[in-house]
Amino acid sequence: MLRFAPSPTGDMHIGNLRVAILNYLVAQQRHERFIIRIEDTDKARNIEGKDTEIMQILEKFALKHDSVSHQSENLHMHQMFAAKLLEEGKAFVCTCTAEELEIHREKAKEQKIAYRYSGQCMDVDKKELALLKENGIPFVVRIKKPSTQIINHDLIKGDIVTSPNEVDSFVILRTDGTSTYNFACACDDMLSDVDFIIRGEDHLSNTPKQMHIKTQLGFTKETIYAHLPIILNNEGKKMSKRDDASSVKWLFEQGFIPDAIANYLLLLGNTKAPKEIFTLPEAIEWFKLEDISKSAARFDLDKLRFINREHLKMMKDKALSSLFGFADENIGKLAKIYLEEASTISELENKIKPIFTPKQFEGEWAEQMRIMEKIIADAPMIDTFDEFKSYIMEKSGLKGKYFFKPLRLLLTGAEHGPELSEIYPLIKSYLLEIAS
RNA sequence: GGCCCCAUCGUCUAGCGGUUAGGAUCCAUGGUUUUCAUCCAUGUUACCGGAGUUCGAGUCUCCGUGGGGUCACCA
Repeated sequence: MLRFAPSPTGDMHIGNLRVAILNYLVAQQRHERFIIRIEDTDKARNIEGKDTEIMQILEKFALKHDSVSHQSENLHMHQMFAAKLLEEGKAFVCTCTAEELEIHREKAKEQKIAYRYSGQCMDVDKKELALLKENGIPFVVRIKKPSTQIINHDLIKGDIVTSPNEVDSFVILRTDGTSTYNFACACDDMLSDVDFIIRGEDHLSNTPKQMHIKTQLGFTKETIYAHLPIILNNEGKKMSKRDDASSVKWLFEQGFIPDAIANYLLLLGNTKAPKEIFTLPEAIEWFKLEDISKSAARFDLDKLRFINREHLKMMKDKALSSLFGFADENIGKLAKIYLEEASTISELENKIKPIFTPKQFEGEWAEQMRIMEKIIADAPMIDTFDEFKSYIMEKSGLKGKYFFKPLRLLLTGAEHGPELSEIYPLIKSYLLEIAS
């Protein structure tokens, strides 16, 4: 069982998307189920509607899933598990206040050592719980730190050993009774029998904590972990919301298509890809998680542009034309010609749109354009560009650049562009509309 | 600062003890194109440093250095 567990606290991040794609891919390869779990336990940071937005993006990438759930629905289960740990003496009640902890934290910072929980509530008798509740004294529940080191045989990062002190006795239930991330995550993974976890490298230090929780809860099934190296921005820092390219929404707005984005994300850090341009279904055939490089990779927009163009080239003509509001194979073919000088849908749009918008009869060539417009309006339907060219030339008496420049302007709305002889056959059925 | 991870062209990477260190992208130049581009050809650019092991090290070991991640009652 695999899962994708995003939190609805912001725009879908490119790193999250990569995690989703990889989980889906591995689920397909292993013929296992793939579920979505929205991690909405932080009520304050949840943003209304982000969950559906995430689902829409998954839809666009055709990442089929078996079910969707919200983590908050499982709260009572988390509390039950916490009570079990408390009962078995594997967790304890802690009444340290935020202020007290803050003092310890600052002290640790001054001494330049890592902050660790003092352990001062560790031996509080569980019978006191009732008393605390009775008197309305706020408390949290902490799990006792492990007694031995924890080893994670990470599929990508290799064996990672963590000492008990690094895991620490951390909070699993907050003052308000809700579960913290690590606890909720471990419980839910356990409950849905998730045994293959692919996620970002930033979760590497959470892994021993979650392994510890599951062990204490008596879950013996071995979970395979794979931690993906993070994606860096141009400055070599972790991509954050500040980086435009980190937002999937932004990439869509820029005119990148899902197939290309998925291709790029799968290629990033991949050491054994048999080719550079491929689709997700193709990648399912050969992709190996173990072949992902251990080191972080920079996001390179130029490379994405290249891949996007290649995928645009592979699109069916009619489908491509629909991106510009047509259902005409010829317009798709026209767009492909313009792919010579464009890499994204929006760049393509900037080339195609001027062809179909009324022309500006001004500037150096205005007079010649007027002449040609009139000739075309009265001309019969002409099949080939050669005949068309001869016809206009003869009627107008123009030649050389005094002929080609204004003709190009009249037909395409641009001074430069692909060969008119290639464009003409594709737009001739719209000629009257265009040449005006 | 503690812990953990990483280190080959600007970028993504190949290399798994002996190579003229390869590919892709980007960039530059030339040719083709009555335009810009495409296309074709060509080219610039890389093994973080230092010890050690070895006949021989980008490749193995150690130590530096650099970069990154993470250290919450966030996820």
